[in-house]
Amino acid sequence: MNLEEVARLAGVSRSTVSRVVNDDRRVSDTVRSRVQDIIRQHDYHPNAAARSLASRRTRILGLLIPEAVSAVFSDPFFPRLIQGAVEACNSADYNLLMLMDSGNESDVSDRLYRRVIRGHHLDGMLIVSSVVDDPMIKQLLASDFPFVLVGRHPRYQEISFVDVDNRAAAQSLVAHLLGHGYEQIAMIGGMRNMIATIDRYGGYVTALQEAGLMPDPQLIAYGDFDEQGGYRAMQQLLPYQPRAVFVASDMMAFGALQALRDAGIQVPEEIAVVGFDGVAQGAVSQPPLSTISQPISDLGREAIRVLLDAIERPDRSPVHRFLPTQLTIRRSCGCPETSGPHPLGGDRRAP
Amino acid sequence: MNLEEVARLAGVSRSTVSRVVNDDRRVSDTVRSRVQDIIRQHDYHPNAAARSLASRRTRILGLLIPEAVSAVFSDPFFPRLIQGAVEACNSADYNLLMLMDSGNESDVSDRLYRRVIRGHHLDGMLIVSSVVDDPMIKQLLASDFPFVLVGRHPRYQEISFVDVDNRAAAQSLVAHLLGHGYEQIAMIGGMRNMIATIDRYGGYVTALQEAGLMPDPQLIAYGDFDEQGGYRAMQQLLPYQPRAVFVASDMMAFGALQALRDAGIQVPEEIAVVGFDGVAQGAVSQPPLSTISQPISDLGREAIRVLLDAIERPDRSPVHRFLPTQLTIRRSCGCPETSGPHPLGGDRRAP
DNA sequence: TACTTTTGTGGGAACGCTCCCACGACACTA
DNA sequence: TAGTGTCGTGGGAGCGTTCCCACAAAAGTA
Repeated sequence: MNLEEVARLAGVSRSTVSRVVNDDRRVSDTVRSRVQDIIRQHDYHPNAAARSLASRRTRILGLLIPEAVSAVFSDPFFPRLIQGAVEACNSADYNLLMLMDSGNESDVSDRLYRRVIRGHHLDGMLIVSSVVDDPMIKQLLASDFPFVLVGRHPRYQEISFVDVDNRAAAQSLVAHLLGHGYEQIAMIGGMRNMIATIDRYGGYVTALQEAGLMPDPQLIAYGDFDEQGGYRAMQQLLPYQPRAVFVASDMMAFGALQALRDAGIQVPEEIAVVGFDGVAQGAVSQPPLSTISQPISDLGREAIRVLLDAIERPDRSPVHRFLPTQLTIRRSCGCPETSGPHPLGGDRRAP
Repeated sequence: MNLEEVARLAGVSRSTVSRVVNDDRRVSDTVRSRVQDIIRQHDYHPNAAARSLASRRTRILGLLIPEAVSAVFSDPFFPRLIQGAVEACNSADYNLLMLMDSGNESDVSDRLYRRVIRGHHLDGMLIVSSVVDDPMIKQLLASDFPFVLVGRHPRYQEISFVDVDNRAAAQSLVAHLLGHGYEQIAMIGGMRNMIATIDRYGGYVTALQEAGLMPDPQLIAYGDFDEQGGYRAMQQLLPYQPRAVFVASDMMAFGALQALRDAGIQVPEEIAVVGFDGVAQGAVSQPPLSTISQPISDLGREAIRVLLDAIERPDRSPVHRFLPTQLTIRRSCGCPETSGPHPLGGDRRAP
């Protein structure tokens, strides 16, 4: 069953059927409903490949998880991002293709760029959590292929992105720790070349400086955004006896909490710990984790919207959109247990 | 740049270039290398849509997350499954499309089935964690569209699947609890209509029966595969004072552990708790969680392989493949803390 | 009335491939 | 020597759309 056949059955031309299928208003009501009947009766559906070939649009968007972050892909951040992105795609009648590096062959940019992009497989692409020196970005910029970053890139002002203000959020969280009176505040960062890490570090430094404190290089350690990294980084920090630790992701914070438990150190009585992300498990950790809640699925949804807009109007100026974060205060920072129902029984998120 | 143009530049015909691109061996070495030079020089890449249209193959596979499970999509199970599936796709030079229900419009089967499948968008599909009464399954069976389940379906022997033996794994884990001498063993199940839940329940019952015990209906509660569900289910079980609880997923087990902490009950001294999945956080929970480790990314990888095989040879009989699980014993079941380095510092997985 | 414009419809020409058949050149067999 | 394969190559015919232009009929304008 194809256009031509529907046309024959409805007694009209191929063009008219095409117009009906594509909601072109220049079809009389009589003809339109006659064609629609035939389409429904025979369960006709236009062939995607033929459409793409003729229209030079695939209605497929890519979601690229770069090699550097695919190792921490099981972090709850990614499923929520994917969910938001898929939702936005669904409502715009687009599809989402997963692009990630296998690891065994590190030619992402090759396989990906060459086959998928140059082969016109995609109309556009989302790139997640990019690193500062991603070679892909340069290649894409040169090819004027539409793409949007989830997470800003400091070097290229001409690239659209959707992000949270990592710097401001980190600053407010560290300021909260300072408000408790802590002075020796350490930080555990994620991968050094990731922009989110750099921005969160910037916020940490700013908060200290505004309190008249100098950041101490010994109080900075790096994990790799996973629990094990957080655990080891915390172990490195222990000799310097910080009074509080700002950890740049919740998953690392859980590792840090474990390291402190293993060392017999009380949280928050001896060391306060705060995270970043606002993943669900933070409500059940021991103690419950104070953190920055990011609107993760909104990030994905919004990024798709910006991308679709860039595809529609290629000449528009780049969009730089920051979504709001939320300070989620629980017990790990030293705040008292709030009263009310338990988070797993009900709701207890701070405003 | 297209086939025709490459052909012109290389001084051969379109057909010959096509043969070179598709690794057809019936091309002389001289011509082959001449064509390859031109292709490289001009960075030619075949157009995906044109290929699909002519060959009736898209080289795209779908990964369907049904509505029922998309709510627990942030469970670490899914990222690992996706990772395995994408890896297998990459090495076979296929792409993976994410298909999930938005929730706001519950016409998955409509949007999905009609547009994506009937529109020949996909060569095949993976369906994850299906429920017993999934209407999609019936529809697909009737259409002889290639698909493979991740997680068996008890009703349809003619559908290929890749799964773990949930029943046997659950049975061995509950048998381990019985080996501790516990008799009042409760269970927290996932969504009732999910096949994994049913199978794990079956294993639980069998283990009890083999020990000469009758399962007590009061000792069964259901969560929804997330932490909150586990928390509430545990609360329901508390009045009946079980000595041990088999929880059908790790995430629910973390919720159950929290409920027990909130109730001031010691794990494993007063109640033993075991999970199912083997997610990384189990090593850092308080206490570390004994569980069944599933080879999750292998499940995704293997399912893609089976699917590709089904696409190649549509007449082959259905494949029913079970991957092995592993009993991961930590402290929550009552076993003594094993010596050796901490899991976050190194490795401590039981054989 | 004669003209322009709008509206609805039809058909040709791509879009860039794959697949099938044809055909000459050469090697092998009888 | 003639017949039969195999090999390498070329070209035509789709694949199922969209897009553009043509064109008749109806509606609006002078």
